[in-house]
Amino acid sequence: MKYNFTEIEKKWQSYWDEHKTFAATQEDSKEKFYALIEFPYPSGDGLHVGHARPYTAMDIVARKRRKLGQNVLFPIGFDSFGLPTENFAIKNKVHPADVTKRNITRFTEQLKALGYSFDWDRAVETTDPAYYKWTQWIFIKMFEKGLAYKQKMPVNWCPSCNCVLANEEAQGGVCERCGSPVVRREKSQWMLKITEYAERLLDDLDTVDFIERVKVQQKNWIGKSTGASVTFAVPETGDKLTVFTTRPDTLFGVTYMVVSPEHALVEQWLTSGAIKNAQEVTAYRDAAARKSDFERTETAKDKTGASLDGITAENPANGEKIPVFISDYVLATYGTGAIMAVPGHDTRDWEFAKVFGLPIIEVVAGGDVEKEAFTDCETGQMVNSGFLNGLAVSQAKEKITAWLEDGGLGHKTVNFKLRDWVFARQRYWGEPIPMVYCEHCGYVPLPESELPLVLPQVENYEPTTTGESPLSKMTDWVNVKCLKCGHAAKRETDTMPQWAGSSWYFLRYADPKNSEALASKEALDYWTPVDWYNGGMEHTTLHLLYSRFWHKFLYDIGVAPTAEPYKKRTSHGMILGADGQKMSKSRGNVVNPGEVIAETGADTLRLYIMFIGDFEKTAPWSPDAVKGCRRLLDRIWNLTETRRGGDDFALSKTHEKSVNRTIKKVGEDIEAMKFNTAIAALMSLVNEFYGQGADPSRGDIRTLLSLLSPFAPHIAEELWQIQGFSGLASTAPWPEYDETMLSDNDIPIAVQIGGKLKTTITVAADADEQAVIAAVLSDEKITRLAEGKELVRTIYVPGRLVNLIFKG
RNA sequence: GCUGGUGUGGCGGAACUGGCAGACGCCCGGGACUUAAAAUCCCGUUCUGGCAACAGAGUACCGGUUCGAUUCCGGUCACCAGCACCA
Repeated sequence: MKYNFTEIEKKWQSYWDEHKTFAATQEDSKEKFYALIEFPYPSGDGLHVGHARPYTAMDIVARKRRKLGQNVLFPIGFDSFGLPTENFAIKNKVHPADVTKRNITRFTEQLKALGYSFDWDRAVETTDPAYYKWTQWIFIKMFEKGLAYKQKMPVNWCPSCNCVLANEEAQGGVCERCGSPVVRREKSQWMLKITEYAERLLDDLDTVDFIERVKVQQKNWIGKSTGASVTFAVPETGDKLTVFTTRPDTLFGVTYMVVSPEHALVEQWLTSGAIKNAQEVTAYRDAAARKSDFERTETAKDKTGASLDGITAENPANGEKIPVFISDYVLATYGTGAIMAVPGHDTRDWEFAKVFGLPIIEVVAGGDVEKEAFTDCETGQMVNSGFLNGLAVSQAKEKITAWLEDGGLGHKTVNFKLRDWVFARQRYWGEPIPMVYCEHCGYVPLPESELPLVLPQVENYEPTTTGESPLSKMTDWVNVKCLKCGHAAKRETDTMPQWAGSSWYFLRYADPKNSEALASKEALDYWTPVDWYNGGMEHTTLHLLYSRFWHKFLYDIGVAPTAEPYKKRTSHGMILGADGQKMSKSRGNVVNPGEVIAETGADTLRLYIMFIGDFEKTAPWSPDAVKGCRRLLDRIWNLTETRRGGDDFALSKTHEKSVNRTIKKVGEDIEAMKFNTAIAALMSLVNEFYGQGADPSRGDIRTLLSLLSPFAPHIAEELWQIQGFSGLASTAPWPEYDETMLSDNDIPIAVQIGGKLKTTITVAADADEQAVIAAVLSDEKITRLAEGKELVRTIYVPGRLVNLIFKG
């Protein structure tokens, strides 16, 4: 008989809702556990199976911890600002707020249909003015501390979205959202000084329990490198050209210098006429400016550039005069935007030197610099380097750095790849930046009393191609009096990026209704930090890094109680389509969770999505394999329904150790996120109950249902009630296992001859080595195989195996 | 190019700290029940040879350490992800 999942699942979802079974209430005496998943962006497509995997996983953890007696906070909300909503709204001529409302309603229904144990009373929406009041408040605090600033600079511009992008959103030179090639534009932008936190964002990774690949990826993104800055004199103009290098030891090998096309000195030298071939240099500079980032990386191998005739630099180490070039292989945004070129020991410089016929000097012996650059730092010895000759690279680095410092020619320097965060978007559907610009006073933040600065209703919120926000057309909203001096002033019309609201939402969950503060101190002290945060790898260098930065800032100003927001971070693999390809509408391989629920129930979907494979790895969806999970539930239903108290139960030969082992295994597997093997263990136990019978008097059924309940909460709850157990399966204590019940009296021992398995014998668990070997040697098969051979060695691994080595 | 990861039956995947490879599930084959089918229950299911007992091979590939290697070491190949002229 199959169970009626539709009815049962609705019944218990309503029950949990009405009774607020999973509401989190602060109880200072109780141990808290804060489980967090990344709140969804409520897109028009509805919930995706990609959401179900991490959400189900953390729901299982939350449900288990609750049963362990911990005070669990497992909240949900909506990251509801964002471009797709705005684009949909423009296309269909509706207001983004209406679209958002509709999508959130739909998401809420879908999330509830999956039976997640969220505390719905704490749900937050980033588009709610009562919420984004505090997003704006944090921005103002950052402005006050000098961490938010406006600056004209080259930015990533997506010509399709008509919007600037953060570096993190423009990886690989294409727009993260729409895939269009990103171009460079000069624009005055709001920036957040995340670089000021670079060192701490890096160092504090050692204090948190993040999976290794997350740490590695953040470390690489922050990209710390230690070296020296070195100053070269330009005798023709009297300027100083400063470079950053990680190889100061190679200073004697510098044969030319390169500055980026955007370097300020180039502009200066062009204006002053110091550059003799101004036409050529200007042409090169313009061509570089026209290239998109994508084109720049495409042509990365072919070095191009132009020499700056009339400009030379003086090597501080040996006083030699060397030529200076501009080339776009030198980035304006890293280091000083200029390099000292050491073609003998840097691959890129070597390539450039070959194209331009520049001298290559060997200063570290060990390679052949005529064939290729020798970049090994470990083995080489300094040559052609004056007072550095004979030293190892590492010693030379120290010696030359000290020498530069003594002579005032340079010093030890640390550089980061991390760039400041472009924090403005020229779009409508985002948090307004609460700033007013006055000709006399500059940028003036709104006072807290005027927050939230609510997004005004506009007629037309289509993006402009000029790079102005749609809000700029709202003249009566834009034109205000300066808050300081009263003169005419203008509001900032750019809005915040999507990442703003999600950078602190986990703090709001602690106290979501607070109108006096982003959350009360008591609530934050009790609930934060987040104990366990699971989310996608795609957010590692975006949301995860951004929110760590905001949290550190909030910690610094005394709002957040801890230096790090998340104690533990785990990550799930993607679910692919049945064809092994990434799910997408165009491929037609998208699995809609709603359809699966309708067909086979939420409990089955939850089970399958956890059984599908290793949680951390990508896994293809398999419609057939879902059946196995459905069968498990039917078998449990029939086990407890039709066989209840029947003859099968009377057998009750299932050994107590099986039950105890399953309790241990399922509990440990949940903590290790090995959900697939936890479910396999449940399947095995059910198989055993079918074969041997379950003993209700021992509580076998109760234990099974309790273990099942985090995975398949609805059916567990229903059967719990049918069995007449008191309370709810969801809140009943997690079963305990008896340590003494885990091992057998008789254990199997593998018997090998020369490392090859020949047979298996059973011995008493407390048998000693002698007894086991005696048993092995008296085994009929072993006797036969051993005949006429001399036993030269026996290896005995207690409880595992015996390996016999024969001669002849 | 750099960084990280992965490679196990027809398929998804198991395997503690070097100790019985393939748990669990899907597919498939057989049986029971049924007038029949579906569902359900039971059995089998890495490959090769054999009716079978059994024998041999086998964890991407080549080699090494070891009584014993999916696991450790060296090398090769393939795939996935991230970064990418970061000086």
